[in-house]
Amino acid sequence: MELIESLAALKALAHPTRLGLYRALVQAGPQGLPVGALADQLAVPGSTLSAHLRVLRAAGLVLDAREGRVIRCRADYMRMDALLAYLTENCCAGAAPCVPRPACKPASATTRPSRHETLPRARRRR
Amino acid sequence: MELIESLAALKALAHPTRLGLYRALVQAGPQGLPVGALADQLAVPGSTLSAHLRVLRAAGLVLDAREGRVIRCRADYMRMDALLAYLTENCCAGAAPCVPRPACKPASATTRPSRHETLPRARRRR
DNA sequence: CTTATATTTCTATAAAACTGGAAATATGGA
DNA sequence: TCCATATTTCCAGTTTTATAGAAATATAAG
Repeated sequence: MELIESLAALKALAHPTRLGLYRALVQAGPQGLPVGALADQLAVPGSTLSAHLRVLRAAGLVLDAREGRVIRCRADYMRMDALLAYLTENCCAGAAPCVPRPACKPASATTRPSRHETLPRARRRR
Repeated sequence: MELIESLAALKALAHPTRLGLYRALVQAGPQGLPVGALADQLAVPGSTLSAHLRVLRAAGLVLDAREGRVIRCRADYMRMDALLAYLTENCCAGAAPCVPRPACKPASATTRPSRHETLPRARRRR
């Protein structure tokens, strides 16, 4: 990923509502969520939500497809990986300690549709 | 890292000059660069540069220490790692393919930057 | 004490981003 | 066709952020 694209991705994520949207989609997994579900979850007016989604889409972080009347969005994991790679590129002037980070893949190949998508499950942080 | 801090870091990086500054520091390695060197490299007026550095410092991405007349800045790698961790937290709904990413450590594990961080600044006014 | 260098703060202006109501578009169904 | 739902676009007012000159501060050196 190059400078322009990385900047677009960073700008897209640098807003509380959009970061919330993106994270909701990341946690929803490969099947994503409809716009309406995002509106419910984030409690933001339709036009505002749409504007934010547009930014995320333009940055390539969110993909979507229409399914009848609803539009289903999902996070593009590869794009996030590319951003992470860019941010740490040439880290430490190329010295040893910087390991290329393993990608977070869409789990497309072997994963069936998740049946336990319901609970966001309490998170434990450091 | 929590939401507020992550947002601050993302906002700080979401600007071409600041991203350039940060990357220059990342590539400079643990010894960092003086503000003047950054000014030369990025070709931006002093006051503008200073404003951007302030944002990066407030976000915790850049640390600095005065060395005589110059102020030497360096990237805080651990902060970046924390941001990356936050961005991929619960990725794919916790499914297998998401590996915790290895940290990018400052080349010398024994470097002790120590705590002359942000000291109370006696400000005299005109 | 004075001067030179490095960097920051102050200040005003300019530019960009955010917000949400109203209107428009797309789709499926009666 | 007409209606309801889902989502977007348009628009204008508001808020935030960026920019850079000038002045101020900090340090070192003569």
